[in-house]
Formats: sequence, C-alpha cells, structure tokens
Amino acid sequence: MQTEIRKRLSAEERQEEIVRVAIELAAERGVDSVTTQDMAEQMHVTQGAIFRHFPTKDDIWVAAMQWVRQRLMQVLGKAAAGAENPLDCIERMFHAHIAFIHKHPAIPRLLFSEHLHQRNSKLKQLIQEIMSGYEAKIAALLEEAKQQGLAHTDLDTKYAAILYIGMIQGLVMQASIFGEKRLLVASAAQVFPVFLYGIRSKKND
Amino acid sequence: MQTEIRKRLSAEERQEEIVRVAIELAAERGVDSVTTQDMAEQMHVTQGAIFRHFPTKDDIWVAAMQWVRQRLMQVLGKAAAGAENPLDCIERMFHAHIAFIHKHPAIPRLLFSEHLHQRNSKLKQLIQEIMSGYEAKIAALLEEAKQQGLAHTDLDTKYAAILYIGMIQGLVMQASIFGEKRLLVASAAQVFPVFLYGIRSKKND
DNA sequence: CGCTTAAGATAGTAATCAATCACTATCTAT
DNA sequence: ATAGATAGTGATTGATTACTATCTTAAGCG
Repeated sequence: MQTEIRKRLSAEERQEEIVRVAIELAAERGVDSVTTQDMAEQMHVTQGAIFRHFPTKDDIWVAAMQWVRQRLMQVLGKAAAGAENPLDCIERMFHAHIAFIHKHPAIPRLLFSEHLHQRNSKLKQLIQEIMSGYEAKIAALLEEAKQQGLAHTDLDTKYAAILYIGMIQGLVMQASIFGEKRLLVASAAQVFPVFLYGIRSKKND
Repeated sequence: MQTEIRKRLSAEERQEEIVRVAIELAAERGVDSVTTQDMAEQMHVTQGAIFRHFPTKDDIWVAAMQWVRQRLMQVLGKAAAGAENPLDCIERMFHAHIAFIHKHPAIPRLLFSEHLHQRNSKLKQLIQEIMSGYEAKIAALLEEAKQQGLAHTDLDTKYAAILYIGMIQGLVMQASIFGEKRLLVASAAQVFPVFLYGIRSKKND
C-alpha cells in the first residue's frame, strides 16, 4: 500500500509551481525538450492537470519569461541603486545581469529556444519589450555620462547601448557553446573593461 | 496521367541537394521545425529516400554547418586579402562576416537551434572549433596592431577578441529577435566604430 | 543488349506529445 | 449536512516524426 501524499493546491499556487518546474527542467535540458509530461511527473500530478492551469504549453513559457523579467528588473534596480555615477551604474548593472544569468541557467535556454525566434511568438514580443527598455536605459545613462564628461563626446550612445546588450548576449552564447570550458562570470569580468575603455573620456587619463 | 519527371541523381549530387534544401528551409522556418518530409517534398522525392544518403537527420545539419564553415572561411579569407593593416583587416572581416550572415538567414537559425546547445552534439563541437579558431585569429591581429602602434598598449587582446565575436553574435541575435525592425547590416555598421574606438591607439588623434 | 547496382518508391513501425474530456475527489460556504 | 465549485485523474486521440524493410526501376557498363 503506497500512501501517495497528494496535496491539492489552489490554482494560483499550482500555476506558480508549473512555472517554477518548467524553468528548473529547461535549465537542465533546454526549453524545447521539456514536455508537459516531464513537468507533471516532477510535481507528482498527471499530465492533463497542467492544462487546467494553462490553455497551451506556450503560455507556460510566456509566464516563465514574465517571471524572469520581473526578477531581472528587481536585480538590476538593486544594482543601480548603489551607483556613484552613470558609468558605475552601467558597470554594476552589467555584473548583476551576468550574475543573474549565471544563477539561472534557464535564461540562455529561453533565449535560444526555437519558440522565441518563431514568427508572431508572444515570447518574442516579450523579449522585444525587455530589450528595448533595457537599451533605452543604457543609452540614457551613457548620455548622462557624456554630459558629465565621463564618456567621450563623440560617443554614439544608441549604438554603444546596442553593443552593451550584444556583449551580454554574445558572452552568454559563448558560455553556452563552450560549456564549463569558458566561465561566464570570469569572461564577463575581463571583457567589460575592453568595452568600458571605448566609452570613457580620455582627457583625464 | 501525371508525367512525373523524375531524375535520378548520383549520391553525391543528392547529398548536396539535401544540404542545400535543408539550409533553404531552415532559413525560413528555423532548424528544429524542418522535417525530413519537408526536405523530401521540396526536392520531389519520397521521405525515405533521404535516409539513403544520410544515416540520421542530425548528420544533415552537421553537413550543413560544414558547408557554412567552408563558405565563411572563403569569404573571410577574401576580405582579409585586401587589408592594409591589422585593424583594417579586422574591419573588413567584420563587414564581410555580417554580410555573409545577412545573405544566409539560415546561419542564425543554426546558431539558435536546440541541437547546438545540447550535450555532446557534433554541431556544438564544430561550432567550438570554428569559434576558437576565429577568436585566435582576431587576437593575433590585435596583437600585431598593438606592435604596430595601431592599438593601445594595455589592450587585452584575448578578451577584445571575445568581445569582437560577442558583438557579432549579439547583433545577430538582436536582428533575429527584432526582425525587420532592426537591420543587421545597418546596425553592424554603426556598432563597429564604437568597438573600434576602444581598441585604437589614442596617441595620434 | 543484358546484367549489376544503387537511387528511389512504397508502405510501413514505434514512439512521442499536446490537447481533450468525462469523471472523481476534495474543499468551502451556507 | 449538503450542494456547488474546482483541482486532479485517467484514458484517449490524432497528428507528427525519425527511421526502416522490402520492392522497383533507372542508369551505367561490358
């Protein structure tokens, strides 16, 4: 006689658990190879139960991405809080961002999932929003830095911001491809100064 | 009466066609959603016929990536040939690389395919080789530039090379996510100077 | 021409997976 | 206590898919 301890959760609790489990599994195996069956097994529930809480599987990934966004914004906000100046702010946000991705291996998986790059995907739209906002924020900080004489005057802030985001994405991709052979956090720490050097004002050096 | 014009190709020709068709379809729909059935239809052959020429579907993608590598190396070599100095060489290679990716939309799709990010994938190994070699080449050119006084003396050439590759990957990812809203070639042309500014020697400015 | 061989056709198989749905167990409010 | 609400079950379905065994026929060669 196997006494299955089955708890009956509220819809809200179960939804959160589904998202949490989906992210957990995606971190190990990649988004596209996580099935609803896998999720169900992980939380000791039947596969059909999943669809009481999400109309489609895709909606689970959208919810996962929303969770990531909410947490990322929190982390970036905290990092920005202690900054002394705009360039310091960017540097703190950069390292906080890298540390966050390092802590959540599901993020690269979400970024590289086919869903994201498909047409008309909700995920794609969500990422577009996140990236656009982020880019604008970085560009604004660079503009500030310029006005304070911290960045050189002929800096193209918009494309410097694109380079900033590209740097993060490139580092994440290389870490994903090289695996343990190239540590994300360590590489990031070495690459950032190269980026920063191209931004900084050279007058006072 | 349907007069099907069916030509019987040699194994070599058919293999090449399979790879070509696979790349074509991947460009439109993404690697992971291209089925062997799709390929077969595209070349007016039954699905089973594919497996006379490739033992597994994965091997088709490996062959596709090898084709890409071969072509990319050719393009980069040609770009490097006309360079006046190491920095100019990097710049020419950069634009040639971006143009090449722009010409072959399947490349981003290959980069973002789940296969690539899976454990022990042949594709992954292949990309690792390509990237390692590329990075070494860029680092060597930067080292040369340093010795010629074109790059500043405290440049960390290894991590500048990583930034260079990351810049390309980031630009590709952003172009993929933003679609037509952000043109790859145009963005790349604007971002490169920001990168270059951080590399160049400032003495003679 | 006739023979060989290899490309391709035909017709599968087994597995996977998202989604559905009728039904049941459990919780909650009255 | 009981009725309504709802989380979860269990079984199934239909579509998809990589891959295969066997048969057919076109191409190339002596």
